[in-house]
Amino acid sequence: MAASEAAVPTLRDVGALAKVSTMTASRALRGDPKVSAQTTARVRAAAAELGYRRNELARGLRLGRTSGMVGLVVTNLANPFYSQLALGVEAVAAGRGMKVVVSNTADRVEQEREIVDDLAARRVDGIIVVPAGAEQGHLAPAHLNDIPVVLAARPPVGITADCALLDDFGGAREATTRLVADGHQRIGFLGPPAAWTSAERLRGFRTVLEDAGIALDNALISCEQRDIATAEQAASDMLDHADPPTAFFCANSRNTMGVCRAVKRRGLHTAVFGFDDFEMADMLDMQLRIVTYDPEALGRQAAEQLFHRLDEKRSAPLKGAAMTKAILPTSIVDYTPALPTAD
Amino acid sequence: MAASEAAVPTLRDVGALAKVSTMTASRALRGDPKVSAQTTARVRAAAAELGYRRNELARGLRLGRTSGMVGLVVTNLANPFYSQLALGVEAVAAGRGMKVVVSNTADRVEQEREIVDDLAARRVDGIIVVPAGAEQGHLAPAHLNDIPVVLAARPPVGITADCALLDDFGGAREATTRLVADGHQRIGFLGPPAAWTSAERLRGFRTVLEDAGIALDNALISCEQRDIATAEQAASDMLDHADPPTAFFCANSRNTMGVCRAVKRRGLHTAVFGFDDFEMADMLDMQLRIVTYDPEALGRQAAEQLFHRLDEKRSAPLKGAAMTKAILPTSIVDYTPALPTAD
DNA sequence: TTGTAAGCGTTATCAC
DNA sequence: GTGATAACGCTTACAA
Repeated sequence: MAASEAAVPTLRDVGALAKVSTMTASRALRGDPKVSAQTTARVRAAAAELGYRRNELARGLRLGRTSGMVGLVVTNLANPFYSQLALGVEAVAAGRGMKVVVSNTADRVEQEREIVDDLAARRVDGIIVVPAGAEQGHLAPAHLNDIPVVLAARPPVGITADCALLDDFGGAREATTRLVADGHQRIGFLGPPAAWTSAERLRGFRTVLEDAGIALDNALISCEQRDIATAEQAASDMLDHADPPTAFFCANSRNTMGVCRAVKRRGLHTAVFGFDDFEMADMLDMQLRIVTYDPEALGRQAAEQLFHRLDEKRSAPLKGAAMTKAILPTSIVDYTPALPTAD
Repeated sequence: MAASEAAVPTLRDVGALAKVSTMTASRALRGDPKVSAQTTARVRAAAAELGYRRNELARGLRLGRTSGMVGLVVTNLANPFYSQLALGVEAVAAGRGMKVVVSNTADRVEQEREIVDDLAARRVDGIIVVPAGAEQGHLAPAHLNDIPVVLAARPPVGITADCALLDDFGGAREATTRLVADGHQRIGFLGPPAAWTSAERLRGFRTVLEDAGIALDNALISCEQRDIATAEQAASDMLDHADPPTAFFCANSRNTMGVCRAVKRRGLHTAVFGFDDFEMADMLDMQLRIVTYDPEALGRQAAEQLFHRLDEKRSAPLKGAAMTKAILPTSIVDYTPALPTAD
């Protein structure tokens, strides 16, 4: 009854059992109308009995060179931002019957190069990458057998590629503008190191202050914090300053949380403006506003660009259209309680 | 200079350019010592010039039937629990030079069946699944061409399979025991519907109350809340009860957050015990304790079990060892402030 | 309606 | 050392 064979059944096995040629078995299983209903039924029965399943790898090899998979390369899947982005990519890919191969770079360019190389060797149809650094030569399609590449969250540097970005600059500008409008003259800035997004957010911050004629104080700018604890410390240091900030702008959620900790622990009511929403932010009872956006939408957008490129490649293999650059908007949410509960 | 060819170069192209046979090219690129150093160098140069990259799909087809990929099927990648689990799986897989194909089921069994089927057709080496339901026939290796399957977070039902679980029962029992030890007699329970984990946590909760001789009040048990908002409402309803709970036990983080909202909004100091840690929980200034664990470790554990099974399959294809069942421990973290800041 | 031959890109095997 | 041949599992093209 139960065939406990070690070998995976092939079309040949199915054909043999159904007493037809391999070719007829192939046609029957694909529902080719040129095969008689009777034969088709017999083949189907044989396939079911054997537990036959088409080998998509062999099929792809014969048909062309597409694996029906897209590669997704992120820096850290544990970060909700990237996992939500992955969700968006996966959703769009699934809608097109494609699978997503996810890999982590831990922000290491060397790792990224190896992963991308491996994905190309596996003949993925396309790759979506959150680039780890400014060295991106290995991401140029010319180096990847012309596999389309879409960059997400960070822009191409030194290469041309489609990309989907957030409006980091605009969001930061808007946030800072509001803080200035509220009368703040001394605003602390905290962000993580090295990321392009963080630099853009700092640029937005600076632009507004300069336009408002407010002098930049380097003691109030700190871009070294990767985690909540160090962010809290950095914020604490600023608050110890002789002329402490009356407000903070934080370039990512880790820094926002650290700042909230520092402010709250001192019982202060310093205004905080963060970037990246996080759960329970509204429960903190603070003067807290956040620049927010939809990472899943970013993933969907990047996937759409990739599939558009794939469609185009299929119809006109040689002439590549101009690169696309999508910028997703940010919005602002205010978590300041209507009436302060404490105090 | 830059070859702008549409066709991806093959081993044959490399051989032609290097004036050797395809076979010699193949050997040279693999570093076969039987090929002269001179030839090897020439082949390598030709490969580099062409931008040749080995087709791993074709290679796999010839070599055996392994794709060097493992499938990971989760219910919702946006949930930090699953994305961290995915990170653990990815880390272990990467350590063995394997790729992870991630798919979402959105808790739909039908979707799960299709995904698993597709993964099998793609000849993944193994599959790790967070099963969406109790109908798991499609996960039995016998139906999947003997592809090893490891279940994560939820146990096998009606099939035999390796699995990696959390100590849901033990964690809930410990939490409830502490609440009872603190003198609580009326404890509200809130959890999400239908998940096995939630049922286990409820079982742990019930066991302790029964052992303590405390009557169960159905008005204090609610297992319908999937999100924070409905959890807050459910908690609020319990607090409106004539004989309201003096403490809450929540079976997942959404419910914990909802309960915290309800309690905080009313300015109460009701004790809350949650399951699943979440960021900023320590900033809420509440009597809050949480049963926590390491989802990434769960992913690593499941991956280890899978690879162990794969190794075993390779050495002894026919005799399967007994199924393994790993249970990861939970621990408790207390976020209650040493001295209440408000009040 | 069904079967035969050939080949997708790679490698094991056996010749030279 | 290197090359010719066949085959992995599948499907297109052409025959029967």
